[in-house]
Amino acid sequence: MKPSLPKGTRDFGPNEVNKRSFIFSTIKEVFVRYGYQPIETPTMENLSTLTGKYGEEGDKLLFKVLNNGDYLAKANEEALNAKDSVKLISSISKRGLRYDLTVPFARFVVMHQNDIAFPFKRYQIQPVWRADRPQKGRYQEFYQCDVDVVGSNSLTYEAELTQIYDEVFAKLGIEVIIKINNRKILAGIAEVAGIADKMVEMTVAIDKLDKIGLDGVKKEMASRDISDASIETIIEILQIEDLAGLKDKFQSSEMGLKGIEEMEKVFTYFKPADAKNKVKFDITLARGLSYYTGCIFEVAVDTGIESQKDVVMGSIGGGGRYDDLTGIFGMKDMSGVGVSFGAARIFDVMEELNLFPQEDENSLKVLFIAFDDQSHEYAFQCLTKVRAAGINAEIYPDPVKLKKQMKYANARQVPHVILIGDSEMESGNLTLKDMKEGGQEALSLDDIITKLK
RNA sequence: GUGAUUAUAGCUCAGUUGGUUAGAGCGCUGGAUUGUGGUUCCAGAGGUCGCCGGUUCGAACCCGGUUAGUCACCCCA
Repeated sequence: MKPSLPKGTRDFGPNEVNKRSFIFSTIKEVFVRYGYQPIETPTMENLSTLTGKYGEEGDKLLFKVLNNGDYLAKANEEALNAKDSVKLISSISKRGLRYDLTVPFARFVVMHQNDIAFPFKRYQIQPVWRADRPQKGRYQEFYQCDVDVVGSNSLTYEAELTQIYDEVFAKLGIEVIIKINNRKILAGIAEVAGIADKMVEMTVAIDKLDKIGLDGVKKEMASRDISDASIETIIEILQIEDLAGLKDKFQSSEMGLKGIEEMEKVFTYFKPADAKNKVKFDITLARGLSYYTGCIFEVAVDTGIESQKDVVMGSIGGGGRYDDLTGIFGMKDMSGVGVSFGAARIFDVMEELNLFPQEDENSLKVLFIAFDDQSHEYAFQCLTKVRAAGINAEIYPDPVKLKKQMKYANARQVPHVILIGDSEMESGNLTLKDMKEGGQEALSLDDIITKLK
């Protein structure tokens, strides 16, 4: 049979996995230093935990797991005969694959509330699954790296998460722009424009600003039944770049003023001037997710920097505050704030900018090559010693023709090979060959170990 | 869910208006070279042209259907 992969999934080779774990370990190191702890949740959740949390669209994108055993025996007969898939699901599937890390986190917090010290700071790096049509940079299986704190309203966390973004990207070597806005400011705009009930429609439109431009946003809003007068007001406010200037506009909106106050507070804890990256208030930042209620964040590659001017990539991270994260599971008044790192996109950007370290500590350092059965046995004893000395080493499994063994060494990109035949066994001096330079020298095993260490 | 596009060797892809035996590069195997790889040179293996049907004297090529991938939209990371 011809091997194939399910749509929207991919394999990761050794090289890619090594690079990805470089990103993860860099991120983790920072999370841990800021006091965040790791958790993991199961790949599968009960379908009842997942459905209804991501809107109608989201429900369609959930992967459902078929019940084990004779699942049709218990199927809802009426729905089955009517071919009503939506109605049938609950009788043939009780589990689904994780769609994001936030909802499982909320469930986790509620279930373990008695064992958790609040504020609870956690990070989580796991794959999630979405039954979306795949396209460029978009898959059905992908990793999310989430860092959240739940159980506190303090704006120090908004400041702290901004610092985490700043520090992680500085460590990875990507210069970014960290954009911050506040949902209350967006609510204020909607209020001032007299369309408080259409705030979601407005934010969805504003969110597309860099993609479709100002005129596009106007059209988008018009198509969503927002009046011309309101659009005028909204566009006018969007031109304002500083918080102070907004205050005048928001005299009639308590919500808007509250948003400004929150932003100012965050900036008293975190001074953008101290940041390694650009950090700025961006009134046009909206983010589609409707559950955000306070600050919202988004990170983009700074294409104003000469070395990064050709990078075309959407946001590589985002997040925000949600006032009632756990309410749906019966735990009220639990405010949370968190951000996410787009691992796959960060990977692509680093690849393009050549930011991964050249020296790979996980790679093979030396390969043993023997000429005959006798020297193969001898070489294996040497190999054991080299490995015991902490050097990544391997032996070609059979003493076959030199050419074949050397070709394998090339394919593995191993920097050195050790050749062992009759003369080496007699003298005790092994032939150490530098695969890059092409030269070789006769050295004792101990000298080789010292040299390769 | 809507639309576009692609499917030919292990991989990446050519293949003329429909015409005899479907090609190239890379990779693989063997040799030039029995203890030395990368660069050369020679030879070889490897194909149900996605699948089903139709048109035709004749189909990789035209038509219909189908399956799968990719890309864009909706939405999202």
